[in-house]
Amino acid sequence: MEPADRRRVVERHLEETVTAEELEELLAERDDPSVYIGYAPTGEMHIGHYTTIRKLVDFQRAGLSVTVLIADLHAYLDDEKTPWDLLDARSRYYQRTIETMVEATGGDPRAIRFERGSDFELEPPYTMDLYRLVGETTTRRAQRAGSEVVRQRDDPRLGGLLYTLMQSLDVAALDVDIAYGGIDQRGIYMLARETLPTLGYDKPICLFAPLLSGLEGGKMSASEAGSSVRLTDDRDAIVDKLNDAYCPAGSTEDNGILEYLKYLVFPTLMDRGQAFVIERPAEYGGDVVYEDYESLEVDFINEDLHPQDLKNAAAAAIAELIAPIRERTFEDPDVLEAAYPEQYG
RNA sequence: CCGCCCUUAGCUCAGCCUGGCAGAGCAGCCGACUGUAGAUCGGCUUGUCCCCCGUUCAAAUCGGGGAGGGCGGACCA
Repeated sequence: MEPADRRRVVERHLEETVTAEELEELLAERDDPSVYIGYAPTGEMHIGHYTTIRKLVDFQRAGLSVTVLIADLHAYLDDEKTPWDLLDARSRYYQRTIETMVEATGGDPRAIRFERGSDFELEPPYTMDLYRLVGETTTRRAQRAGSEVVRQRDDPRLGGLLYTLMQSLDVAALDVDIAYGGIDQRGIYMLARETLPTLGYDKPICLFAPLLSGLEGGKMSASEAGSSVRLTDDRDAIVDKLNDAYCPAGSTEDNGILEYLKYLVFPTLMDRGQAFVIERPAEYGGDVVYEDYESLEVDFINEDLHPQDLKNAAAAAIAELIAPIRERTFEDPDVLEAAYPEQYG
Protein backbone atom coordinates (compact mmCIF):
# COMPACT_ATOMS: atom_id res chain seq x y z
CA MET A 1 0.00 0.00 0.00
CA GLU A 2 1.26 3.48 -0.90
CA PRO A 3 2.12 5.73 2.04
CA ALA A 4 -0.66 8.16 1.19
CA ASP A 5 -3.22 5.34 0.99
CA ARG A 6 -1.88 3.91 4.20
CA ARG A 7 -2.46 7.12 6.02
CA ARG A 8 -5.91 7.56 4.52
CA VAL A 9 -6.97 4.07 5.63
CA VAL A 10 -5.55 4.56 9.12
CA GLU A 11 -7.26 7.90 9.63
CA ARG A 12 -10.62 7.39 7.97
CA HIS A 13 -13.73 7.55 10.13
CA LEU A 14 -11.78 8.96 13.07
CA GLU A 15 -12.58 11.93 15.25
CA GLU A 16 -9.04 13.19 15.85
CA THR A 17 -5.36 12.41 15.34
CA VAL A 18 -2.74 13.64 17.81
CA THR A 19 -0.73 14.64 16.00
CA ALA A 20 -1.14 14.29 12.25
CA GLU A 21 2.50 15.27 11.73
CA GLU A 22 3.75 12.58 14.08
CA LEU A 23 1.60 9.98 12.38
CA GLU A 24 2.83 10.94 8.94
CA GLU A 25 6.41 10.68 10.13
CA LEU A 26 5.82 7.30 11.77
CA LEU A 27 4.21 5.81 8.66
CA ALA A 28 7.01 7.15 6.51
CA GLU A 29 9.79 5.75 8.68
CA ARG A 30 8.43 2.41 9.84
CA ASP A 31 7.04 -0.53 7.92
CA ASP A 32 5.11 -2.08 10.78
CA PRO A 33 4.30 0.41 13.50
CA SER A 34 2.17 -0.82 16.37
CA VAL A 35 -1.20 0.32 17.66
CA TYR A 36 -3.21 -0.79 20.65
CA ILE A 37 -6.66 -0.35 22.09
CA GLY A 38 -7.71 -1.30 25.60
CA TYR A 39 -11.09 -2.49 26.75
CA ALA A 40 -12.11 -2.82 30.37
CA PRO A 41 -14.30 -5.95 30.44
CA THR A 42 -17.38 -4.53 32.15
CA GLY A 43 -20.89 -4.61 30.64
CA GLU A 44 -22.05 -6.57 27.63
CA MET A 45 -20.47 -5.48 24.38
CA HIS A 46 -22.51 -3.25 22.10
CA ILE A 47 -22.51 -1.62 18.72
CA GLY A 48 -20.19 1.15 19.91
CA HIS A 49 -17.50 -1.44 20.56
CA TYR A 50 -18.11 -2.81 17.11
CA THR A 51 -17.32 0.48 15.40
CA THR A 52 -13.98 0.78 17.19
CA ILE A 53 -13.11 -2.85 16.49
CA ARG A 54 -13.98 -2.45 12.82
CA LYS A 55 -11.18 0.07 12.66
CA LEU A 56 -8.66 -2.54 13.80
CA VAL A 57 -9.11 -4.20 10.45
CA ASP A 58 -8.24 -0.92 8.74
CA PHE A 59 -5.07 -0.85 10.81
CA GLN A 60 -4.21 -4.37 9.75
CA ARG A 61 -4.78 -3.49 6.11
CA ALA A 62 -2.42 -0.55 6.50
CA GLY A 63 0.27 -2.87 7.82
CA LEU A 64 0.11 -1.95 11.49
CA SER A 65 0.54 -4.61 14.14
CA VAL A 66 -2.47 -4.54 16.43
CA THR A 67 -2.59 -5.22 20.15
CA VAL A 68 -5.79 -5.47 22.15
CA LEU A 69 -5.50 -5.03 25.88
CA ILE A 70 -8.12 -6.70 28.01
CA ALA A 71 -7.82 -4.36 30.97
CA ASP A 72 -9.24 -6.61 33.65
CA LEU A 73 -7.95 -4.67 36.64
CA HIS A 74 -9.39 -1.49 35.18
CA ALA A 75 -12.83 -3.08 35.07
CA TYR A 76 -12.60 -3.56 38.81
CA LEU A 77 -10.93 -0.24 39.61
CA ASP A 78 -13.66 1.74 37.87
CA ASP A 79 -16.10 1.69 40.76
CA GLU A 80 -16.19 -2.11 40.76
CA LYS A 81 -18.11 -2.17 37.50
CA THR A 82 -17.02 -5.79 37.33
CA PRO A 83 -16.85 -7.70 40.63
CA TRP A 84 -13.48 -9.22 41.40
CA ASP A 85 -14.74 -12.78 40.91
CA LEU A 86 -16.05 -12.11 37.40
CA LEU A 87 -12.92 -10.49 35.97
CA ASP A 88 -11.67 -13.66 34.36
CA ALA A 89 -15.02 -14.71 32.89
CA ARG A 90 -15.66 -11.29 31.41
CA SER A 91 -12.13 -11.07 30.04
CA ARG A 92 -12.74 -14.33 28.18
CA TYR A 93 -16.07 -13.07 26.88
CA TYR A 94 -14.52 -9.82 25.65
CA GLN A 95 -11.61 -11.49 23.89
CA ARG A 96 -13.81 -14.02 22.21
CA THR A 97 -16.36 -11.44 21.09
CA ILE A 98 -13.66 -9.13 19.80
CA GLU A 99 -12.18 -11.97 17.77
CA THR A 100 -15.61 -12.66 16.32
CA MET A 101 -16.08 -9.02 15.34
CA VAL A 102 -12.67 -8.83 13.70
CA GLU A 103 -13.41 -11.95 11.72
CA ALA A 104 -16.85 -10.68 10.70
CA THR A 105 -15.21 -7.50 9.44
CA GLY A 106 -12.82 -9.45 7.25
CA GLY A 107 -9.74 -9.16 9.45
CA ASP A 108 -7.53 -11.83 10.96
CA PRO A 109 -8.08 -12.34 14.69
CA ARG A 110 -5.00 -14.59 14.94
CA ALA A 111 -2.83 -11.68 13.85
CA ILE A 112 -3.95 -9.67 16.87
CA ARG A 113 -1.86 -9.79 20.00
CA PHE A 114 -4.13 -10.03 23.04
CA GLU A 115 -2.76 -9.01 26.41
CA ARG A 116 -4.39 -9.30 29.83
CA GLY A 117 -3.75 -6.32 32.12
CA SER A 118 -3.14 -8.38 35.24
CA ASP A 119 -0.38 -10.28 33.40
CA PHE A 120 1.98 -7.31 33.47
CA GLU A 121 0.46 -4.64 35.71
CA LEU A 122 1.39 -6.36 38.97
CA GLU A 123 5.18 -6.41 38.83
CA PRO A 124 8.16 -4.15 38.20
CA PRO A 125 9.02 -2.15 36.27
CA TYR A 126 5.31 -1.38 35.83
CA THR A 127 4.67 -1.07 39.55
CA MET A 128 7.76 1.05 40.10
CA ASP A 129 6.61 3.44 37.39
CA LEU A 130 3.15 3.48 38.91
CA TYR A 131 4.51 4.56 42.28
CA ARG A 132 6.44 7.32 40.57
CA LEU A 133 3.30 8.58 38.89
CA VAL A 134 1.37 8.30 42.16
CA GLY A 135 3.98 10.52 43.70
CA GLU A 136 4.04 13.05 40.89
CA THR A 137 0.41 13.39 39.95
CA THR A 138 -2.09 15.50 41.84
CA THR A 139 -5.51 14.02 42.60
CA ARG A 140 -7.17 16.83 40.65
CA ARG A 141 -5.06 16.16 37.58
CA ALA A 142 -5.85 12.47 37.64
CA GLN A 143 -9.53 13.12 38.28
CA ARG A 144 -9.74 15.58 35.39
CA ALA A 145 -7.93 13.23 33.00
CA GLY A 146 -10.35 10.39 33.69
CA SER A 147 -13.55 12.34 34.11
CA GLU A 148 -15.03 11.20 30.77
CA VAL A 149 -14.10 7.57 31.32
CA VAL A 150 -14.34 6.67 34.96
CA ARG A 151 -17.73 6.51 36.61
CA GLN A 152 -18.40 9.75 38.45
CA ARG A 153 -20.11 9.67 41.84
CA ASP A 154 -20.08 11.15 45.28
CA ASP A 155 -17.31 9.81 47.48
CA PRO A 156 -15.37 8.16 44.66
CA ARG A 157 -12.95 5.37 45.46
CA LEU A 158 -9.24 5.67 44.85
CA GLY A 159 -9.48 3.15 42.04
CA GLY A 160 -10.68 5.75 39.58
CA LEU A 161 -7.52 7.77 40.05
CA LEU A 162 -5.22 4.77 39.77
CA TYR A 163 -7.16 3.81 36.64
CA THR A 164 -5.95 6.83 34.69
CA LEU A 165 -2.34 6.49 35.80
CA MET A 166 -2.30 2.79 34.93
CA GLN A 167 -3.75 3.44 31.50
CA SER A 168 -0.91 5.84 30.81
CA LEU A 169 1.61 3.19 31.80
CA ASP A 170 -0.10 0.52 29.71
CA VAL A 171 1.01 2.39 26.59
CA ALA A 172 4.64 2.20 27.68
CA ALA A 173 4.41 -1.35 29.00
CA LEU A 174 2.91 -2.67 25.77
CA ASP A 175 5.62 -0.81 23.86
CA VAL A 176 3.32 0.50 21.14
CA ASP A 177 3.63 3.55 18.93
CA ILE A 178 -0.03 4.47 18.77
CA ALA A 179 -2.78 4.54 21.38
CA TYR A 180 -6.25 4.17 19.90
CA GLY A 181 -9.57 4.63 21.68
CA GLY A 182 -12.80 6.58 21.82
CA ILE A 183 -12.61 10.35 22.05
CA ASP A 184 -13.66 10.02 25.68
CA GLN A 185 -10.16 8.63 26.31
CA ARG A 186 -8.59 11.89 25.22
CA GLY A 187 -7.98 13.25 28.71
CA ILE A 188 -6.15 10.12 29.81
CA TYR A 189 -3.89 9.94 26.76
CA MET A 190 -3.06 13.61 26.94
CA LEU A 191 -1.90 12.97 30.48
CA ALA A 192 0.10 10.04 29.15
CA ARG A 193 1.78 12.22 26.52
CA GLU A 194 2.66 14.65 29.26
CA THR A 195 3.98 12.24 31.87
CA LEU A 196 5.52 9.29 30.00
CA PRO A 197 8.54 11.31 28.81
CA THR A 198 9.38 12.17 32.43
CA LEU A 199 9.71 8.41 33.05
CA GLY A 200 11.92 7.99 30.00
CA TYR A 201 9.29 6.62 27.61
CA ASP A 202 8.18 7.91 24.23
CA LYS A 203 4.91 9.75 24.10
CA PRO A 204 2.30 7.92 22.06
CA ILE A 205 0.59 9.12 18.92
CA CYS A 206 -3.14 9.08 19.63
CA LEU A 207 -6.04 8.13 17.38
CA PHE A 208 -9.54 8.81 18.62
CA ALA A 209 -12.77 7.28 17.40
CA PRO A 210 -16.03 9.19 17.51
CA LEU A 211 -18.53 8.18 20.18
CA LEU A 212 -21.91 7.15 18.91
CA SER A 213 -24.94 9.05 20.17
CA GLY A 214 -27.55 7.17 22.16
CA LEU A 215 -30.62 6.02 20.29
CA GLU A 216 -32.80 7.92 22.72
CA GLY A 217 -30.97 11.20 22.09
CA GLY A 218 -27.93 12.54 23.90
CA LYS A 219 -25.12 10.29 25.01
CA MET A 220 -25.23 6.56 24.80
CA SER A 221 -25.64 4.90 28.16
CA ALA A 222 -24.40 1.38 28.70
CA SER A 223 -26.89 0.96 31.53
CA GLU A 224 -29.96 1.85 29.43
CA ALA A 225 -30.89 -1.03 27.18
CA GLY A 226 -32.81 1.12 24.70
CA SER A 227 -29.91 3.48 24.27
CA SER A 228 -27.87 1.24 22.00
CA VAL A 229 -27.96 -1.95 19.97
CA ARG A 230 -26.32 -4.84 21.76
CA LEU A 231 -24.46 -7.62 20.07
CA THR A 232 -26.91 -10.11 21.54
CA ASP A 233 -29.97 -8.30 20.12
CA ASP A 234 -31.97 -10.27 17.58
CA ARG A 235 -33.64 -8.78 14.55
CA ASP A 236 -36.91 -7.97 16.34
CA ALA A 237 -35.11 -6.23 19.18
CA ILE A 238 -33.13 -4.13 16.71
CA VAL A 239 -36.26 -3.17 14.77
CA ASP A 240 -37.98 -2.14 18.01
CA LYS A 241 -35.02 -0.12 19.25
CA LEU A 242 -34.57 1.74 15.99
CA ASN A 243 -38.29 2.41 15.74
CA ASP A 244 -38.19 3.98 19.19
CA ALA A 245 -35.05 5.96 18.43
CA TYR A 246 -34.83 9.73 18.50
CA CYS A 247 -34.66 10.80 14.88
CA PRO A 248 -35.94 14.28 13.98
CA ALA A 249 -36.49 14.77 10.27
CA GLY A 250 -33.73 16.73 8.60
CA SER A 251 -31.40 16.83 11.60
CA THR A 252 -28.10 15.00 12.07
CA GLU A 253 -27.61 16.17 15.64
CA ASP A 254 -27.76 13.44 18.31
CA ASN A 255 -28.98 11.13 15.58
CA GLY A 256 -27.69 7.71 16.52
CA ILE A 257 -29.18 6.03 13.48
CA LEU A 258 -27.31 8.20 11.03
CA GLU A 259 -24.13 7.55 12.99
CA TYR A 260 -24.68 3.81 12.86
CA LEU A 261 -24.95 4.13 9.10
CA LYS A 262 -21.94 6.39 8.80
CA TYR A 263 -19.52 4.44 10.95
CA LEU A 264 -20.71 0.89 10.65
CA VAL A 265 -23.13 0.12 7.85
CA PHE A 266 -21.63 2.12 4.98
CA PRO A 267 -18.00 1.20 5.71
CA THR A 268 -19.03 -2.45 5.71
CA LEU A 269 -21.07 -2.19 2.52
CA MET A 270 -18.27 -0.35 0.75
CA ASP A 271 -15.81 -3.07 1.76
CA ARG A 272 -18.15 -5.55 0.13
CA GLY A 273 -18.81 -3.34 -2.88
CA GLN A 274 -22.51 -3.13 -2.09
CA ALA A 275 -24.95 -0.24 -2.01
CA PHE A 276 -27.49 0.69 0.65
CA VAL A 277 -31.02 0.06 -0.52
CA ILE A 278 -33.99 1.75 1.10
CA GLU A 279 -37.28 0.17 0.24
CA ARG A 280 -40.02 2.75 0.22
CA PRO A 281 -43.72 2.68 -0.70
CA ALA A 282 -44.49 4.18 -4.10
CA GLU A 283 -46.62 6.91 -2.52
CA TYR A 284 -43.52 8.25 -0.79
CA GLY A 285 -41.29 8.06 -3.86
CA GLY A 286 -40.39 4.40 -4.21
CA ASP A 287 -37.10 2.64 -3.46
CA VAL A 288 -33.83 4.57 -3.26
CA VAL A 289 -30.26 3.34 -3.55
CA TYR A 290 -27.27 5.06 -1.94
CA GLU A 291 -23.69 4.36 -2.94
CA ASP A 292 -22.21 6.39 -0.11
CA TYR A 293 -23.21 7.87 3.22
CA GLU A 294 -22.78 11.48 2.17
CA SER A 295 -25.52 11.36 -0.46
CA LEU A 296 -27.90 9.76 2.04
CA GLU A 297 -27.17 12.48 4.56
CA VAL A 298 -27.87 15.18 1.98
CA ASP A 299 -31.26 13.64 1.21
CA PHE A 300 -32.06 13.31 4.90
CA ILE A 301 -31.13 16.91 5.67
CA ASN A 302 -33.27 18.09 2.75
CA GLU A 303 -36.07 15.89 4.08
CA ASP A 304 -36.21 13.95 0.84
CA LEU A 305 -35.70 10.90 3.03
CA HIS A 306 -38.20 10.31 5.83
CA PRO A 307 -37.05 9.00 9.23
CA GLN A 308 -39.41 6.03 9.12
CA ASP A 309 -38.01 4.81 5.82
CA LEU A 310 -34.53 5.36 7.13
CA LYS A 311 -35.29 3.40 10.28
CA ASN A 312 -36.73 0.44 8.42
CA ALA A 313 -33.72 0.09 6.15
CA ALA A 314 -31.18 0.78 8.87
CA ALA A 315 -32.72 -1.84 11.16
CA ALA A 316 -32.54 -4.47 8.45
CA ALA A 317 -28.92 -3.64 7.62
CA ILE A 318 -27.79 -3.54 11.25
CA ALA A 319 -29.58 -6.76 12.08
CA GLU A 320 -27.70 -8.40 9.23
CA LEU A 321 -24.37 -7.06 10.49
CA ILE A 322 -24.98 -8.16 14.06
CA ALA A 323 -26.38 -11.59 13.18
CA PRO A 324 -23.07 -13.48 12.72
CA ILE A 325 -21.73 -12.10 16.00
CA ARG A 326 -24.90 -12.92 17.85
CA GLU A 327 -24.99 -16.43 16.39
CA ARG A 328 -21.39 -17.08 17.34
CA THR A 329 -22.05 -15.81 20.87
CA PHE A 330 -24.92 -18.22 21.37
CA GLU A 331 -23.10 -21.14 19.75
CA ASP A 332 -21.57 -21.80 23.13
CA PRO A 333 -23.49 -19.67 25.59
CA ASP A 334 -21.33 -20.78 28.51
CA VAL A 335 -18.92 -17.92 27.92
CA LEU A 336 -21.70 -15.35 28.08
CA GLU A 337 -23.42 -17.02 31.03
CA ALA A 338 -20.23 -17.15 33.04
CA ALA A 339 -19.55 -13.47 32.36
CA TYR A 340 -23.07 -12.29 33.24
CA PRO A 341 -24.58 -14.90 35.56
CA GLU A 342 -27.28 -12.48 36.73
CA GLN A 343 -28.66 -12.02 33.20
CA TYR A 344 -28.00 -15.37 31.59
CA GLY A 345 -27.34 -17.79 34.43
C1' C B 1 -10.16 3.70 68.86
C1' C B 2 -14.11 7.55 70.05
C1' G B 3 -18.31 10.77 68.64
C1' C B 4 -22.11 12.37 65.25
C1' C B 5 -25.09 11.76 60.74
C1' C B 6 -27.33 8.80 56.71
C1' U B 7 -29.96 4.11 54.65
C1' U B 8 -37.79 4.73 52.10
C1' A B 9 -40.04 3.48 44.20
C1' G B 10 -35.11 2.71 38.75
C1' C B 11 -32.95 8.03 40.61
C1' U B 12 -33.23 12.43 44.08
C1' C B 13 -35.68 12.77 48.40
C1' A B 14 -40.22 14.01 51.89
C1' G B 15 -42.73 11.38 55.84
C1' C B 16 -40.20 9.75 61.69
C1' C B 17 -40.26 14.57 66.58
C1' U B 18 -46.22 13.49 68.23
C1' G B 19 -47.21 5.21 66.03
C1' G B 20 -53.11 4.78 62.57
C1' C B 21 -54.13 2.65 54.41
C1' A B 22 -46.21 4.44 52.24
C1' G B 23 -45.78 9.76 49.34
C1' A B 24 -43.67 13.79 45.70
C1' G B 25 -40.57 15.13 41.58
C1' C B 26 -37.92 12.86 37.80
C1' A B 27 -37.60 8.27 35.10
C1' G B 28 -40.67 4.28 33.02
C1' C B 29 -45.23 2.35 30.59
C1' C B 30 -49.95 3.27 27.72
C1' G B 31 -52.86 6.45 24.65
C1' A B 32 -53.76 11.39 21.54
C1' C B 33 -51.09 14.48 17.97
C1' U B 34 -47.44 13.77 14.21
C1' G B 35 -46.07 9.01 7.81
C1' U B 36 -40.53 7.78 12.89
C1' A B 37 -38.78 9.26 17.41
C1' G B 38 -38.74 13.62 20.45
C1' A B 39 -41.60 17.82 22.35
C1' U B 40 -46.67 18.72 24.09
C1' C B 41 -51.29 16.92 26.20
C1' G B 42 -54.17 12.92 28.85
C1' G B 43 -53.85 8.47 31.78
C1' C B 44 -51.28 4.52 34.51
C1' U B 45 -47.63 1.62 37.15
C1' U B 46 -43.76 1.34 40.56
C1' G B 47 -41.86 -0.76 47.33
C1' U B 48 -37.88 -6.59 51.58
C1' C B 49 -39.33 1.66 54.19
C1' C B 50 -31.09 -1.85 55.10
C1' C B 51 -31.38 -6.57 58.50
C1' C B 52 -32.76 -9.02 63.26
C1' C B 53 -35.13 -8.77 68.00
C1' G B 54 -38.43 -6.17 71.23
C1' U B 55 -42.67 -2.64 72.91
C1' U B 56 -47.78 -2.00 71.14
C1' C B 57 -54.50 -3.47 69.26
C1' A B 58 -51.25 -1.22 65.53
C1' A B 59 -44.11 0.23 63.86
C1' A B 60 -41.05 3.40 57.97
C1' U B 61 -42.02 6.03 62.77
C1' C B 62 -40.53 4.07 69.57
C1' G B 63 -36.38 0.81 72.21
C1' G B 64 -32.09 -2.72 71.73
C1' G B 65 -28.58 -5.21 68.58
C1' G B 66 -26.23 -5.62 63.75
C1' A B 67 -24.65 -4.28 58.52
C1' G B 68 -23.25 -0.73 54.86
C1' G B 69 -21.93 4.41 53.78
C1' G B 70 -20.49 9.47 55.14
C1' C B 71 -18.34 13.35 58.39
C1' G B 72 -15.33 14.78 62.43
C1' G B 73 -11.92 13.87 66.44
C1' A B 74 -7.95 11.30 68.66
C1' C B 75 -3.36 8.64 67.75
C1' C B 76 1.02 10.16 64.67
C1' A B 77 6.21 5.66 67.35
